[in-house]
Amino acid sequence: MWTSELRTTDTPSDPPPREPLSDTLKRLRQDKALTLAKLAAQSGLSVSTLSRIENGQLSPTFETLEKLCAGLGLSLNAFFNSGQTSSLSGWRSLTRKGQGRLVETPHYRLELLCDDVVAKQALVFRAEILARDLSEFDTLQRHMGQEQILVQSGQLRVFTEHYAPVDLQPGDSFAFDSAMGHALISLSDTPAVVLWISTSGA
Amino acid sequence: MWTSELRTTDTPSDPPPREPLSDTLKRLRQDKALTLAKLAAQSGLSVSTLSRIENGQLSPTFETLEKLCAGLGLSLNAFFNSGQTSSLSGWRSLTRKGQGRLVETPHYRLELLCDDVVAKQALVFRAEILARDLSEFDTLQRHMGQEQILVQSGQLRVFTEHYAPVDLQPGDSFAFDSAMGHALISLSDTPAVVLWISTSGA
DNA sequence: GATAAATTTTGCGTATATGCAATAAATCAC
DNA sequence: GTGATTTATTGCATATACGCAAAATTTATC
Repeated sequence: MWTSELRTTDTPSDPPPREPLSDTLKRLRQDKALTLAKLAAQSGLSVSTLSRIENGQLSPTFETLEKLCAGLGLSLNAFFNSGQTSSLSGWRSLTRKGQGRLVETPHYRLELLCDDVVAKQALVFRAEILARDLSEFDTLQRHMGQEQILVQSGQLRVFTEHYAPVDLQPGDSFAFDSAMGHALISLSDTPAVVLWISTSGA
Repeated sequence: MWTSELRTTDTPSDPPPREPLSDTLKRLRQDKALTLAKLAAQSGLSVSTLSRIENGQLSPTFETLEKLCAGLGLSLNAFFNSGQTSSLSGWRSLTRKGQGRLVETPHYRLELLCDDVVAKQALVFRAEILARDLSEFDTLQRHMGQEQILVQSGQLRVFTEHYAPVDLQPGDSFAFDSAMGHALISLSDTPAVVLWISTSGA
């Protein structure tokens, strides 16, 4: 007998364990107060199949999975995301001035703020821009997600792929798609200081 | 013969069409420069099965899908997200000092920064805390998502459900689960000014 | 509690997914 | 180009998913 609890052997970069499919389905169905029969009607699947999936007795085919999601009015994405709700709730986190965790890179000196929360949707840090010339970057940084910076002090220049560079002053704010190559350099005598917000979007 | 191109009948709230599974797999595999044999080894599946999935000749079981994702080093989420490249990419947004859109509430005066982007994952604004006493709030604010505030000037007190109030000084940073009731009041003579970051988490 | 109704689970036959090994196609060396 | 090697596809046997209908369980009604 097959059960979705069975995990495959760990691979080098194994993602974190997921809620079993059986539980995901049961939860979503019961949240919507649907009986197996109703969901069967909406999805075009048989009651028995649904039952066996919820009991982990059967590994549905992708085709079945698609019908199932459609029947629930969800995209596959939404379906698989639904189980990933962090059990964490009601948390809070305080970082006093200057007490954040420090991270140094060749180009930036970062102080991570309130980074002791596991499921944080936005990373926020105070950054000193050490780089002073674009040539210091062998390649533009580029990743999934979005970023926003707010200038606290100093002057800086933002390079983004596809666009002309932008110069920023204290009080200015700049947001961009992280998929574009990007790099920051200080223009002022002392390194510019910015607040930097980064969201993964995953 | 089965093909993942076949879509089920539209349901009331049908999600947008997805990239066929066959294409998703082929794309991800080729991005990583893997042959069917290599991926087969990494995932514990047979070469033939992979071939048939990529040709839309077979609807893999959920168990197979899990092995497949593990072999690619992806979560199911990441796998299904991968096809959903946002039509929006390569955008950027600049708000100069004091030029953000203003929003007034009884308790706060907000200046929205870079809010002219539709699919922004984090809302960022500069806020003056007008409220001076908890009694001004008939009920604590409470919603989905996460928030973080960074004190720019003034002193303020943060009330959060389940916890004792916290007093913040310039430079302090405070993050919390928005599901907890929360409210901010100024303690200093002039209204405290904070940077406020809010993520929906949806 | 007993009976009825609704809901879920299970037996069984058919359709399909999977792995192995052979075949076909593509790529590389010369 | 021809042959060697790597890569992808296909035939076949077996294991498993799926739907139908019957059985078992749970829930509702009196």
